[in-house]
Amino acid sequence: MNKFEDMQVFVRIVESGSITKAAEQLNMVKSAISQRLARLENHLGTVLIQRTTRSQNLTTAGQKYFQQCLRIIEEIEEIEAGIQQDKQALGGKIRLAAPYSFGLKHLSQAIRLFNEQHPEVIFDIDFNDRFVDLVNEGFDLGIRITQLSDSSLMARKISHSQMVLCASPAYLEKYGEPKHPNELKEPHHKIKYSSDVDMWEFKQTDGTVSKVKVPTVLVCNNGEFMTDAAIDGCGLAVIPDFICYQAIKSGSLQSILTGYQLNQPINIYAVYPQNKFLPARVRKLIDYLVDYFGQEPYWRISKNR
Amino acid sequence: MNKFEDMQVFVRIVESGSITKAAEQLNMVKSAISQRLARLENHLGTVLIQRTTRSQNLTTAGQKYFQQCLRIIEEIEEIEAGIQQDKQALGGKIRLAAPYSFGLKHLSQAIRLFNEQHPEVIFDIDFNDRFVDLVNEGFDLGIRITQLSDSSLMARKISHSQMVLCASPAYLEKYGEPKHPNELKEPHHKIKYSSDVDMWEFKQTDGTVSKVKVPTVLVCNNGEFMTDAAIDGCGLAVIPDFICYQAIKSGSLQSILTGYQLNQPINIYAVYPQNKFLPARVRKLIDYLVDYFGQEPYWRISKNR
DNA sequence: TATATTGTTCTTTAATATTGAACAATGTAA
DNA sequence: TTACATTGTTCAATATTAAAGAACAATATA
Repeated sequence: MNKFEDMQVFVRIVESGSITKAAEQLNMVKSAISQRLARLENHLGTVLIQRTTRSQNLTTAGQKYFQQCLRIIEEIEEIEAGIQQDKQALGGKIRLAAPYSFGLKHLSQAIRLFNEQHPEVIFDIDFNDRFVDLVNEGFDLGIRITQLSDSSLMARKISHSQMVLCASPAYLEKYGEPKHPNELKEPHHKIKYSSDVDMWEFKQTDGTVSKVKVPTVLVCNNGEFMTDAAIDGCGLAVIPDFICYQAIKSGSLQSILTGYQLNQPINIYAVYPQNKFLPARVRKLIDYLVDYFGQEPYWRISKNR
Repeated sequence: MNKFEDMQVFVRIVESGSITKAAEQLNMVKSAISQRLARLENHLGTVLIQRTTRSQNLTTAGQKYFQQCLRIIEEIEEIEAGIQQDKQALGGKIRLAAPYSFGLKHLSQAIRLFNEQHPEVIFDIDFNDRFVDLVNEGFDLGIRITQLSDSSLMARKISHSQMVLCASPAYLEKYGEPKHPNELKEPHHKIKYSSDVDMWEFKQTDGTVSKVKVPTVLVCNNGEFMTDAAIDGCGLAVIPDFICYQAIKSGSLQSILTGYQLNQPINIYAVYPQNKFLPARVRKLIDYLVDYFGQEPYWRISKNR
């Protein structure tokens, strides 16, 4: 039996004052209405309406049930209206710009999971390492890795990263594992990221800073390529932990000089146009990303390995 | 579509963790469950569960809807349980003793109306003018007309009555309408109720009391018979207003000496055993009767006719 | 008392849900 | 990586359930 429909029919009978009128209003035949009421009364085991051919009289049970039906029906309407509202509020497209490595390696899964929870959101993602002008190119959101400074953007830190100095075990066996920055001289050599400065700065826990310059044997602008090259033993490399953490965990690479802090820690930001109204779906995504990566992201390499 | 059942199915899917388990628990086939969920999602226009063959993942809309379904289902359970409780609380028999005239003329309709509102109450009514021993004969409730005094009973006044001195217009034309109690002597004659005293006491508004004795031509123990006899012009009669009000209203009888109060006003009581636990249905009936007859019962004859 | 209207009952017809098998998808273990 | 087991979906056939429509019963009203 269809309880909700029966309730609605009952309410209509009471409000219209007769089975015949209720049938008219519901575009049904009076026999159907009569049967539904009879079924409902039978189900409840109670007479709801004392009816003759001319008059109808709610029993006390009927009065009570009528009120309760009204409430239930209203609640269901509210629930369903609420869903429509939520859908409208969240539905729509998010145009997102993200750097290549981080985007494909970490962001894509987060977005897939978010999209499972919010299927009404449609993503339009541009994976690109070039600097993207969010405002002029019409993006809702960008992911930036570095210390950014763009006054026309709002930023929220969603995670952070650490540069890791590492090399393959074979390389270290051949050239020896340095225990102090001072030892970083020939025959050691490095793989350099294009935009990086040529000097490495090591900060000790007591604040002492050591600057060293290591000979470069390879320059490229892609962290994953650097990682592969380092695994192949091409040289030392400074790579963000979110790129190399798997190689280090599996032992293909070895983190060295872990007692020193290398460069500044890197933050990962979600940035969005300052002036633009921020849709609920974008705000929700940012919240989700903050929560997803958490305080200690899963790529973080523990110091005491 | 059966929304309520769909909700229950959805809840079962979520709680059991899979469509297959839900189908087992509901003794249905998984395809039926799958279709119902699909239909519900389609109706709401929202994905509720993000599902693969191995995992199920509630969307945020699904989480919200799940909670709301739980609430609705619980509310309906409470409503239906409440009806059963009320039914149990009110259902049962009321054994009622009532005097003949009042019972048939006035009480029966009140009880019919009460029973329409509370069909779960079953009445067992003894219409009888003899004195009924409620306690020993196992009655739940009795109706008494007079100033009762039975220490083993509790009483609640449900209405009141006035004795009316009246005669047929034909009689009054023949013997003249008395304007003062003193005029009540031969050739006037009366119809006497068996248990009534032989003297009539008239109380004036200033407190003066006149006692007169009118010759008796007819004695009986039934008010309705007395009314019929008076209508036929047999004589003067003192009859409770709840018996003769229709005859007076229609003009078959005429109330006389209305400026005097005749005897004491009579009260109508609902009485019930003092020691016995009073079931809700009996209390409800008493309340109903008090409300039904009201402060000014419909049989009351206005003084200024 | 006749009448018109209302509600109920019954059978036929229509709508809707369930079934069961085939298929597609996906995580797991070898 | 591949085969496997399990899950969910789809589809046509079947079963169940509800609605229609006519005939009937009940009851206020004129």
